[in-house]
Amino acid sequence: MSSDSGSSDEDRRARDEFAARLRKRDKEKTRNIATSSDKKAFEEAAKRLKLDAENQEKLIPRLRIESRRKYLEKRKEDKVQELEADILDDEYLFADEELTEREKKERSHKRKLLELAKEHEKARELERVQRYHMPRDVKDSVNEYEEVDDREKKPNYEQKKWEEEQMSSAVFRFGAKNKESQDREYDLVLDSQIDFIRALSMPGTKEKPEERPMTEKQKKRMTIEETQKSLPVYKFKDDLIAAIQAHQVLIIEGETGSGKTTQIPQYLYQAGFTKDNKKIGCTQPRRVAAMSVAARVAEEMNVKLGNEVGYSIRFEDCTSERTVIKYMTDGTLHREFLSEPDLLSYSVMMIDEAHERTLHTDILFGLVKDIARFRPDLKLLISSATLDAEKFSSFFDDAPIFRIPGRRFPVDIYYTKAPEADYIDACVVSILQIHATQPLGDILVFLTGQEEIETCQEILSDRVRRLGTRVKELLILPVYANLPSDLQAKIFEPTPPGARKVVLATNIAETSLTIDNIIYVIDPGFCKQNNFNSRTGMESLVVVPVSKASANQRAGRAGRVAAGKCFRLYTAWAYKHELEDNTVPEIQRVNLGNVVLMLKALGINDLVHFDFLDPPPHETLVLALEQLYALGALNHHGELTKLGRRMAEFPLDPMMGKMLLASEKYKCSEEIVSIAAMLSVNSAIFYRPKDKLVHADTARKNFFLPGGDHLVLCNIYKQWADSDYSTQWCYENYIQYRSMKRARDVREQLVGLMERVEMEIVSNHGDTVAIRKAITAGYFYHIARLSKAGSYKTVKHNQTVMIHPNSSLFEELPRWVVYYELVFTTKEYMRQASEIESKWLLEVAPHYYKPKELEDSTNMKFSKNIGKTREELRT
DNA sequence: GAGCACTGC
Repeated sequence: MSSDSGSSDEDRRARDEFAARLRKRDKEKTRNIATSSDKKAFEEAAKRLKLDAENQEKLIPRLRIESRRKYLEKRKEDKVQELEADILDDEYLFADEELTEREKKERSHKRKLLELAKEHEKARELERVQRYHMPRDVKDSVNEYEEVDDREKKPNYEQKKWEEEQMSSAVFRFGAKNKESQDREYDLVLDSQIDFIRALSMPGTKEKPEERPMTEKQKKRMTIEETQKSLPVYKFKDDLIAAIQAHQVLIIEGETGSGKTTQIPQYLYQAGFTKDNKKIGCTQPRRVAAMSVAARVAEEMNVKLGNEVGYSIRFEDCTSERTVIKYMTDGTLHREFLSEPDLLSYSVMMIDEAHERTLHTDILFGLVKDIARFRPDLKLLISSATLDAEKFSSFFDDAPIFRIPGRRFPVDIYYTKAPEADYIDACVVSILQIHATQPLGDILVFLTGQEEIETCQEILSDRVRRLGTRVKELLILPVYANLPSDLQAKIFEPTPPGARKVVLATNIAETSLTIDNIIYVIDPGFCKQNNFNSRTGMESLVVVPVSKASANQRAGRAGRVAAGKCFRLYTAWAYKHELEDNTVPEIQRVNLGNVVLMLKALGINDLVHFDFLDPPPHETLVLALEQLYALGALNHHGELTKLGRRMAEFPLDPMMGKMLLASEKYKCSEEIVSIAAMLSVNSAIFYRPKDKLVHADTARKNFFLPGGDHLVLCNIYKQWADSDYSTQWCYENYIQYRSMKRARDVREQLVGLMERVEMEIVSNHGDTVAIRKAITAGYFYHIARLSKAGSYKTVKHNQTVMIHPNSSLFEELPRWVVYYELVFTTKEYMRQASEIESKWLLEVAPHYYKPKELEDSTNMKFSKNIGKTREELRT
């Protein structure tokens, strides 16, 4: 791509040949791995791992204690029956199913277990020894359990094995079932309960005694060097460097906690990869991660952040000329490509958390793969969690995979015995069950959105209040992205002694936030997902079942500080048969206008054949290209025009970029840039607490201006700026300060870029016509006209849409509107709509609209309604 | 009279 401009055919042929040679050599290297010294290195690493495992076996049988501990919680007598029942269930449920080989094996294995179990039972009856009792409810730690089996000292391997196998079918009941060893008061507490079945657990990788969790104090006492050496990746340092030297692309498979993100760039630095003024880059999907990891590495290397080690994220470039290790968000690297398409200043690029498959990382895969062909000296590291590594490997021409173990405690997975109809209620019941019967340790509940969280919070606090002093203190804390920051921060406050914290969270807690001390996870198995329909141009936010990968990520949240438990509010059958393996990658679910513009700006003309790991739907690409063409960003050869090149300078969707550039002509760039910034902060401007809805709505309506929502947004920004960007002002007007601050950041960035493309920033006070014309110049694709009974039809797709009830035009119903986006929630809504005149369309987009289609005659049958407000229509 | 999952440039 870098050489598309100005290169002759000859050049291109030479380059292709060179690339082909490289590819061939890479392939050979990959194949050679089976015989080369690398293989030896890998084998040695494997051997070492195995040795570790054996040592662990010898040292302290912690593993055994752990599993015994779990076992203690169950009633022995129930188990055989349960196994029997399980086999029957299995045969009943899956009788008609075609069983895979593995499932058949599983079934026969279970039968065998049952036989063994029965024999064992007989033997036990002879002995008549009560060997176990229930764990006592320990106050401070979940790890303190009484070990009472005196025969533990002389372990019987086969018996142990049987017991462990047994776990996979044990039924786990809370509360009243186990009356003898359970506190009696709890029998009265729980009026309903849910039966959970324990299935296989996610094995931990952190069970060795020396890897027991440390208190914060202990952690602080550890020197940086000790900490570095204690990380799983440390043992692989030399092998890793050798592998990177031998291969251009390496897939690194390692779970969280392996230390790969902080250590590998340092190893590369030590190994001399930053000679010749080259940098080591590492991308992260999230801003906080990029910042905090860079800070940590700077500390470890004893340098000032921003010097040798730095980070670069939007609005904040904390790097200098001395920087050799640079952390950044994937989107930042994306934009860096525009100024440095061959990444010449980097010797290594590490794409971290690749398994998250964000839109940006997915695009980066294709870009770096392409570059690697022309830059044999550039090393690529793709780091991913388990499962996906193979897929990445085959995408990168069978690049070798380097595995690093992670650090996580085992998590037991429980499923419900039967499906739960109302999962909010099931959540509440489960929380109370855990609270009443389980050792202390905080609970994390995954819900889909703010509304659910609020409902759950209400029901739960009501139930807890009624229980009074019969249960210990339960702190209920909500967390979701739109919650004001000070309320969000509460989840990080330590739980008071003797109390338990329950965090009701959205997907934000799946990857973005990590809460310490979570032992229990409750997962109803749903999340809200955004889907873009390129046929209608409509986004929809719908509740969908999570994927298996997502469910496991959620479960993993219980195993960060100690062994944990995850309660899934669905059946094992549902997990196996109804959940997808992986979440559909973002690139297949979103509007790609922005991405296509950027790729075009990089000179990639054949997008349909761009090397995507998972290609987006064809229609989405077509729609994006079509829109860019209509906006004037592409000529009819599909090449970027001068306007398109200017649009690509801005980190905005094509339509918004066009609006911004058009504002120059209408002398209102000052207003339009505020509107663009406000639109960018995604409808999170108003704060509407449930108990002050009326006040909040009144405050919102005070900002209304004739003309529509875009002008309202501009008005809000202007008033806030006039208040000297005051927090108090936001508070008084039920405006979210965080969103406004973000809008200000975006605005400042845009103003900077406008200056760069030599745009004048001028105001055209009060001329709302000019402002709305500029908006229309960008959004002439998004026009709707009034149809019957207060509904609208889009001009483009003739689709029925409505004005959003929060819109300032909701009571107005103008004839023609331009809207920012279509969203399907309960109905098809236009969000952020402004009134326009149809003749403007002929002015701003004469190539796109013909006078005839803008005549009101087609609308004659509804013309009697036109000009009437909603109020008048009702009467 | 409805509702805003989560990131990122």
